[in-house]
Formats: sequence, structure tokens, C-alpha cells
Amino acid sequence: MPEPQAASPRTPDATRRSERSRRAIFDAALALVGEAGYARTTIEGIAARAGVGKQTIYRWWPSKAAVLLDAFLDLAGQAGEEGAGGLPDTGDLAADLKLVLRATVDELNDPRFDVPTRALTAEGVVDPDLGARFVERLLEPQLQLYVERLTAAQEAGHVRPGVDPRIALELFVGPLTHRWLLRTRPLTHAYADELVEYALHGIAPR
Amino acid sequence: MPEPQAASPRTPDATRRSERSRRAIFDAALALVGEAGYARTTIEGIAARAGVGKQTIYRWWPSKAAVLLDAFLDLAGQAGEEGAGGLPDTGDLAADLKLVLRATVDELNDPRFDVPTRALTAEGVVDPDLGARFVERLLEPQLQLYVERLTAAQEAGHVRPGVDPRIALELFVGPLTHRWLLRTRPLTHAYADELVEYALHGIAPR
Amino acid sequence: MPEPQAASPRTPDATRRSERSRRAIFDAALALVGEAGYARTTIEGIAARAGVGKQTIYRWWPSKAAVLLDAFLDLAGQAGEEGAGGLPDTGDLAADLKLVLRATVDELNDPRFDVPTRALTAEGVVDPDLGARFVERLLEPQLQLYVERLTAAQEAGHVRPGVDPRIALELFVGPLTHRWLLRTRPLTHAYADELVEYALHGIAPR
Amino acid sequence: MPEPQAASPRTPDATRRSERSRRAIFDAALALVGEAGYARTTIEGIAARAGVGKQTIYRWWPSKAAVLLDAFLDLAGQAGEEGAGGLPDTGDLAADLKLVLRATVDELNDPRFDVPTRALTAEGVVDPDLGARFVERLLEPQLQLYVERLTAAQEAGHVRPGVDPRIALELFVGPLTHRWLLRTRPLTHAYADELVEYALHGIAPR
DNA sequence: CCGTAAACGAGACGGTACGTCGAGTCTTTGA
DNA sequence: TCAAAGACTCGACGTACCGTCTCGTTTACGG
Repeated sequence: MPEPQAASPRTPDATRRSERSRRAIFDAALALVGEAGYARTTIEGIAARAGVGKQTIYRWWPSKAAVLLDAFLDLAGQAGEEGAGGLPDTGDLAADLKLVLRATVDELNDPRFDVPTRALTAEGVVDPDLGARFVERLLEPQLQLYVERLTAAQEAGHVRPGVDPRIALELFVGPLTHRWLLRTRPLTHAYADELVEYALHGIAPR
Repeated sequence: MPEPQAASPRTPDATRRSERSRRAIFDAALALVGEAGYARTTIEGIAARAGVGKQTIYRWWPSKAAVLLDAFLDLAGQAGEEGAGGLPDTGDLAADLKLVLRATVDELNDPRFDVPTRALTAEGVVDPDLGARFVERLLEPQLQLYVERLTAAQEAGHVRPGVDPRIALELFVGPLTHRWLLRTRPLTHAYADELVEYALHGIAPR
Repeated sequence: MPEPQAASPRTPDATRRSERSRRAIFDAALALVGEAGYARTTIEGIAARAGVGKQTIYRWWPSKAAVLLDAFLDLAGQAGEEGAGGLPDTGDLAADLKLVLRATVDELNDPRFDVPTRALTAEGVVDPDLGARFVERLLEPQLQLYVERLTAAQEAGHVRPGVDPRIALELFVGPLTHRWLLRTRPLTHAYADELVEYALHGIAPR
Repeated sequence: MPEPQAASPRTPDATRRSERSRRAIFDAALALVGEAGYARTTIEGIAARAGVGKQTIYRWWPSKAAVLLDAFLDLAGQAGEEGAGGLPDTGDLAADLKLVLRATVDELNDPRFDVPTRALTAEGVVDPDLGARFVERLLEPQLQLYVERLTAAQEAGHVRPGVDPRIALELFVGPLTHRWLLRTRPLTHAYADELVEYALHGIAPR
């Protein structure tokens, strides 16, 4: 549940907040972004679609991006309640990473995911506060899964001792994100595989 | 030199274009972004500062981002006329890459560079046309330098045969960009060095 | 009190209207027309002078002319609250008409009245809706005073029975307006007198 | 043929003027006013339609209204070359005037005449220079015909001696124009007749 | 008959105002 | 007493024309 970011003049009473409105706002925001894209989604539009006064949005969120981020977190929270039990660990690190990266490639190629995530990411690039929230709530938890898997591999002797897993993971995630955000080259399974091939050698035991 | 992207309704006659206005617009745009940030820079403001009619901007560019991209390219073109002779090649690939990546880190940490580049990148993330132009005119030429240096290293036997330099370079550039854009961790020289260390092993001969 | 002419897309709620803004707009509009003339008065200028958003003008009026007409009506409403008790009736129709027409001549020769009235009239000539409002709200009530006076004269036997007062009045008002609007000849008291002389014979008993 | 209004900076050489352009501009102006109305007719539009540079218009006319006035005069000049031999004189002044006024009523009720004349008149109401030209070139010559007819009638003893025909004519023309411009009441033949009835008594011998 | 100066078409330019949109604030009203 | 509704100020949008100003390109005259 997103608490408003601290000491604003006249912090509203969160306990009296209308859950009904909150949900309606999330639904409207996600629907509008899906239909019209992020840039053409407006706070006014969200309010109208949600059947809510504009003030009700301004009361609880500082910006359109913040609304959407919370809507996203809400969505992810619902989805993630069951699954998300960590990366697979079959003992074969290369295979496990390829599986995960291929899945990520598919997700990034799916417009339903691509459009709003791209919008939110772009906003975070430019708005440090939002970016921090985005990273802390959405990105970092996912990266932590890589840390866990790589640490396990390190303990199993498949990754060179002394390698920092937090840096190592970026060898996989960084290039993928680079291609996705900047569209320098197409994102394919073959690319994911090759990436694992190259990067894994970099952190493998000598 | 940015030729208008053709096939628009009533393309204006580029030969009659006022070089004076073009320069004034670039100067104003860069100054305003530097002073007020990208979001608070408006086309109206650029026009006023440049002493130019708004229509003169709209006649030649489709958006604020496009203006700024061209202003950037113009700047880069001036700067790059003398230098830009490729990445250093001392024969020591690791050292050369560290040098370059450290320089990149410094640049990315310099607000004069960071603010507008970040803004332009974010815009490109969301606007495919602009992104394509951004990549083609600014990013790809830089990446090509890596390709050249890595190919040379490959021929010298310092990089495993069969490794695709275009993919290999992303092992260096991808993670750096990731940290920069998403601000997940601080960008330091130490990080640049470690990145080279890890990634280089990945593409070194067995 | 000007109710918006209904059946527009999304008629705003008139009960919530800001009386403060309405007054400020009228004041600004009249002041600007007086200072700069009608053509150089702009909606943007009125809004700025009134300390009001442009939208607040566009919300309630369809055009600059409509604003000015309402400003005029408002002014006339204030002025007319006490006076306006009809044309004088001394029993001497010729004298009474000469008095009134001379006063009208003076008014039409006074730039404070001439400039905005002329502008509004010209606009009404070309814009039938505005013209209708102008006539209905400003002109017709004045003409009605003539009807009353002429009817009284008719009952007193000073006007031929069977003469339609609504037409008769135009013998006085028409030529005067003609000279004023088209500036064919100077508007003088002598002219007013002569007009009464000629026209009155036309409707006198045989 | 409209000579430019004297000593402007660099008066152009009228002898070199392109008759072709002049005609094309008139045609375009009249056509556009007919199609879109005066307000939506622009100098730019006239130039484009006439296949003429804007400067060619600005070189010879000071305003849109001036162009249209000249276009009108040109038209009237063509039309008036044969006819316009004065008002009819059958000896029956009332009948003659009714005939003429009825014809005027018909003209004023014809949209082809009404729209542009109305526009030009309105412009003249507000722009004294244009108004003067309008009156001098179009209106006054017509009024002169009334003067002639009334003078003839006066000599024949049908109009009271001492009556100023220039004023008398306004008893007929003024009310008609009033109704037409202000749309206070419909313009009908019956009205024209009644007007003659009333006004003629005013100037008849006692 | 030819060179030259003008008027010409085209249209880019600096401006001004347009009418619209949305942001964020403030006020009224009904549940 | 909160929230819906929505009017408010403000600022920027992108467009339309204004009137001015080059640009070549005709065109017609004067040598």
C-alpha cells in the first residue's frame, strides 16, 4: 500500500481513504495507458474514467507517473503473490540463465508489457524520485533473484570466487536492457543465449 | 546536416533556410535545457530566446526532442571534427578499455552532459522515430569504435575467434548504461575497471 | 443577465460562475476598447487585463464581440436602472423629437460612445447571431420608446390614424443611423431638426 | 482604375503593372468571399487562389477590404457600363420610387449581393478611410440619382420648394438601409411601398 | 536587339493571436 | 466530513495569417 511521500502540507488521513476510488484509479490508469499510450494519458482522463474527482488523485499522488507506478506495483503484487519463488536452479547455471533470459526477451517483446514499462522507465530516467521508487520496488527485487542464483552457483564452484554477484548479474541484464531500451538491435532468443555464453565465461573459474 | 525527413505535407524549401535562425535555435535550446532542465524547456521558450518565430521551429522540426537532438548533433559535429580518431590502441586491450570506460563514467557523471543526454535518451525510449535517429546518429558511431578496437584485438589474438564484436561490446557498454540510466548503483572508476575485468574474460581466448 | 445560449457541447454550470471574473472581464473589455479600439482589443488582452484565464472567457462567450456586447448590456443595465423612463412628452411632438434626436446626435458624435458602438454594430452587421442579440437587447428597447411616444401622439390626433408607428419611427432613426454609420454627411443638430420637419409632415394628419 | 494612395516609400510603377494579376486577384477575392464569407477570406488565400505572390497584393492595396472594394468597383464598372442611366421618370414620383425601392429590396435580399456588400459596409463602418472610398465610389453615385429625380420632381411641382433633395432622399434610403443592416424587420415590397407613402407626404407640397 | 531594372511567383521569416488542452488549485454541493 | 464535480488561473500547445523580406524568374523598356 503506497504511503504518500511524507510531510506535505495537510497530509490527508490515510485511514479514511476510499479503497474503491484507489482501485478505480488504478484500473483507469492502466486501461488508458494501454489504449492511448502513456503520453496521451492524462490525470484528467484518469479521473474522468475512474469516476473520481481530480483532487482525489492529487491528494494521494504527486504525478501521473507516480499513479502509474503504484498501479503497476499493485498489479505486480497480485500477480507475484503466488509465483516468483526465485530463479530456477537445475545445477546447470548456463541453462538456467538462458531459460530466464529467453523468458525476459519474450516479455520485453510483448507490447502489453513493453509499452507501459518503457514509459515508466523513461519517466524514471528523467525523474530521480520516481526512478528510485521504480528501482527499489520493481527492479531491485528481481535483480536480487539473480544475486541469489549466482551466489548459489558460486558456492557450487561454478562461479569464480571473489566475483561480486551484484556486478556479475549486470553482465546479463545490462546488455539486454540496453538493446531493449535503445532498440539498437533486435531482441532474440539467440541473442540471449550468446550473451549467456560470453558473459558466463567472464565469471567462470579459471 | 539534418535534412528534413521528406514526404511530409508541404516540405519547405531547405535551400532558402536561414542558417542564422538555425544556429540561434540550437544555441537557445541548449542553453535553456542547461538552465532549466529538459521538461521546463518549451518550444515557445526556445523561439523567444532565439528571437525566432515559433513557426520557424515547427517548420523544420516535429518536436522539442527533435530540435534538441539536432542541436546535439550539431554540437557533436563541431567537437568531433578534430578528434574522434577511434579508441586508443596500445596493444593492451584491458588498459585501453578501462581508459575509455573511465572517461565515459566521468562524462556520465558530469551534469552538463548528463542532463540533456538523459532527457534525449528518455525521449528516444518512448518515441521510436526519435530513438532511431538518436541511435543512428549519435550512439551507433560511438559503438562502431568499439567494434573496430575489438576486431583489431581479435586479429592480434587477444579476443577469442568467433566472438561477435558487436555483441561483445555490449558486455562493456550495456552494464554501464544500465547503471547510469536506472541509477541502481553509483558509477565509479572502480566499477568500470571491474566491468572490464569480468567481461574481458568472457571473450578472451580459452 | 446573459445566460449562455444553451445547447452547446458541455454547457458549463452557470450557478458556479465566478461573479468576480465576470465583472473583471467586462471592465477590462470596456477599458481596452476605449484605449486601443475594438480591432486592437484581443481576447488574450482582455484575459490578461482582467487577471483571468483565457479559458474563462471562452467558457462563457463565443467571441470577442459577444463579450463586448454583454459588457455593454451590463453597463446599460446599470445606467438604465434609474432613468430611461421613456421619451419626453410635452404635447409638442416636433419639439420632443428634436430634443431626442439632438441628444442622439451628440451621443453619436462622442467618441466614447461612437467607437465601441460602431464596432459592435459592424460586427452585428456581419454576424447574424450577434446582430440579433444586439438588436433585441439594446436597439429594440430604445425603438420601443419611439413607438410609445408616437402612439401617444397618434391618440392625441397629432399623427395620422392608420400610420404604423413602428414604421414611422424609422423615418427619424433610419436617416440618422445612415449618416452615422456611413459618414455620408456630418451629423448636426440642424440636420436632426430638418429631419423631424420633413418626416413629421409625412405622418401628420392631412 | 484604382491609383495607389500616393506617396508611400517607393511607389511602384503603375505602368508596369500586370493586368493579368490584377484581374486574377479580383476574381479570387470575389470567389473566396462568395464561398467562405469575408471573415474567412485571407490575403494569403487570395494570393494562392490567384496564383500570385502575396507581395503583389501588398504592393497595390493596403488591406483585404481595399482589395475587395476594388474588386467590387471593377465588377460594378463592368455591369454599369451599359445601364445606370438614372432613375425612371414617368412623371409619377411615387410610382417611380416604389419601383426603384422594390428593386433595391430584391437586391438586398439576394445573398449574392448581400454577403459581400454587407461585409464591405461593415468594414467601412469601422475603417473610415475605406468607408470614405466606399461611399464616394459606390454609394454616392447612386444617391446622386435620387437627387436628380427629386430635383426634377421639385421642378415639376411635386415636391415642396425649399426641400433639400439630398436630405429628402435619406427618408427613403435611410430606413431601408437600417432594416437591411440591422435586420430589425424583414425587407419586403410592402415595406418599400409604405415607406414611399409616408416619406413622400413629408416632402410633398402643402 | 539586347541589357537592365521592375514587377512578379514563391515562400521563409519574426510576430501576434487564435482556440484548445491539461496542470494543479480552489469552491460548492450532495451523500 | 469527505469526495464528486467542475470552475478557476496559468502556461504551453500547434495553427493561421499578418506584413516584411529575400530569392530567382519573367517581362518590357530604353539605349
